[in-house]
Amino acid sequence: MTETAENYDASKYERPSVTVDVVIFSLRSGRLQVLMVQRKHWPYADHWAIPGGFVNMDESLETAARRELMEETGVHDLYMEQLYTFGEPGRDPRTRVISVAYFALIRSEEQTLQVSEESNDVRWFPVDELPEPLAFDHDKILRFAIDRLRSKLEYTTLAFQLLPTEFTLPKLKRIYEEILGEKLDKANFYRKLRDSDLLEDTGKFREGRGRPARLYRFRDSRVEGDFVFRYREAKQK
Amino acid sequence: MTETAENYDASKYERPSVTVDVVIFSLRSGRLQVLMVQRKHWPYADHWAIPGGFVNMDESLETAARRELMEETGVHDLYMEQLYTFGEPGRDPRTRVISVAYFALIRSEEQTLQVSEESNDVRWFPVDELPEPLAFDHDKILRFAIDRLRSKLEYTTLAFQLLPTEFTLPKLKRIYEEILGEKLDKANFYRKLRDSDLLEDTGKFREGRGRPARLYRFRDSRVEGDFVFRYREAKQK
DNA sequence: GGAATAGTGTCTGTTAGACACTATCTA
DNA sequence: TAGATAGTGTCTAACAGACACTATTCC
Repeated sequence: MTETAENYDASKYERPSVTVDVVIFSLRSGRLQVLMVQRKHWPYADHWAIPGGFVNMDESLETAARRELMEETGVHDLYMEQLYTFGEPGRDPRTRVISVAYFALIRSEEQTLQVSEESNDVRWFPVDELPEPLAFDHDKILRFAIDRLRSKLEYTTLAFQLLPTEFTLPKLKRIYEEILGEKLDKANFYRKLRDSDLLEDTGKFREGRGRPARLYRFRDSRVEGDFVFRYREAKQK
Repeated sequence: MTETAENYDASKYERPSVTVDVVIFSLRSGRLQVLMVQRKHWPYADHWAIPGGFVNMDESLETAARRELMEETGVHDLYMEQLYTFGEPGRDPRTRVISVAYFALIRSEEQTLQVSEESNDVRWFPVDELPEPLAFDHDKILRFAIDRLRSKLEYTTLAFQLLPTEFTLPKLKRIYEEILGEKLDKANFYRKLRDSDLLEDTGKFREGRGRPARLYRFRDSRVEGDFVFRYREAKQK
C-alpha cells in the first residue's frame, strides 16, 4: 500500500498506543532495589508492574515518564535515561501497545511514596527478590535495565546518582559491589578513584565502629554529563 | 483552539502515530556512506530523509523496519539494532509521530537499490557530505547513529558486518580509520587482531601493487553475538 | 635498484590485579 | 589489649602507543 503525504489522513490508519514505563533503581538498606506498583485492574490485576502509563499528545516522552511517575508513585527529581523500546504485538491484551522504557536512579531517602487510584500498593523490591509473575513483559524490561545499569556502572559515574552529597569510600565501594554482585579489591578501587580526580575531600569524617572514614563529595564538574570513570575493563562475554 | 476540559480529556485518549526509521551504513569506495531517500510529497517534499514508515498493527518494530526498507529501497538482509526512540511533539507537522530509530550495516555490493512510488530517488551519501537540510529531525537521528557506530566499533565486532567474507588486514584497518576518522598504528592494530583470535588465515592472497596481502576470514563463532574486540580504550569526552 | 605495499620486533610507560601491610577508632 | 574498620605500598604481568625495522611484489 502506498501512502502519500498529500492525502494523509490522520484518522485513516489504526494506531498503536504508546506508553512509557520506568524502571527506578535505588539503594535501600545497602541493597539494590526496584520500585514496583501493584495493579488494581484488568489486565494483570494484582500483579506487580513497573510504573508507567500512556503518553499524552502534547508532551515529550521523558516528560510523560516523569508525569506518570509522579502520579503513580509520588517519586520526582530523578536521574533518567531512555532504555529501549518494546513493541512486540501481543504484549498487552487490550490493544497494540508500544512501550518506551526508561531507567532511573534515585536517592530513595529523599522520596515519599504515594499510592494512586490505579494501584493497590507501591513498594520497593530487591532486584533478586522480585515478585512473580510480573505484569506484561515487565520481567524482560527489568532484566534489560539491570544489565544496562551494570554495564554502565563500569564506564560512567552513574553510581553517583545513588549517593548522598557526602559519602565515604567504603560506602561507594559497597554500592559497586552490590550492583555488580562481586567483591572488589579495596586498594585498587581507592587508587582508581584517587587517580580519577573525581572526588574532593570534605575534611570531615564518618564515625562508626572502627577507624572513622573520610567523607568525600564529587567535584561538581564531574557529577553531571558523561565523564568517564572506568573503574575497570568491561568483561568479555 | 481553546483548551477546554472537554478536549483535554479527548486528547488524552488520542494516539500518536509510530514510525520506524533506519539509518543504513555501508562502505562504498572506501568511504562510510548512508542510504537516503528523496521525498516526493509534503511534508518536506524534495528533502532527503532516512528511509522508514509507519508500523502496522500486527508486526514487530524490527519487522516493520525491514519491510519498509525493502519497500522503499530494495535493501534486505542487513544487520540491524535499535538505536533510540525520538518522540518530541512537533517533529512531524502532520500529527504526533513517535519514531523508533534503528541503525543498520550492510555490504553494499550485495544490494541493488530500488526507488519506490513515494520517492524521487534513493542514494548513498558519504557521512561528511550529507545533503542539507534533511527532512524532519533526521539530522539529529543521523548524528546519533554515527556516534553510536563509532563508539560500538571500539568494543564490538560491528565492523565485520561491513566486510565481505574474505578480506585483508590493511582493508580492515582502513575501515576502522574511515569510520573513526583518524589514523591507527599498523603494528598495534595487527597485533591486537592476532591476539584476539578472531581471524582465520585463508591461505590465500590479494594481489595489488606492492606485496600481496594475506586474506583472512572471521571465525564463525565470533562473527555472531556480542564478542568483544576492544581495539582500544574508549576516549574520554 | 626503487617505489609501493605488507607485515614484524621491541622499547617504554601505564595500569590492573593481588596481597601484605599500616592506621585509628571502641570496648 | 583485641576486634573492627579504614586506608597504603608495592610487586608483577599485561598491554597500549610509538616507531624503526624487515619482507615481497612490480617496474
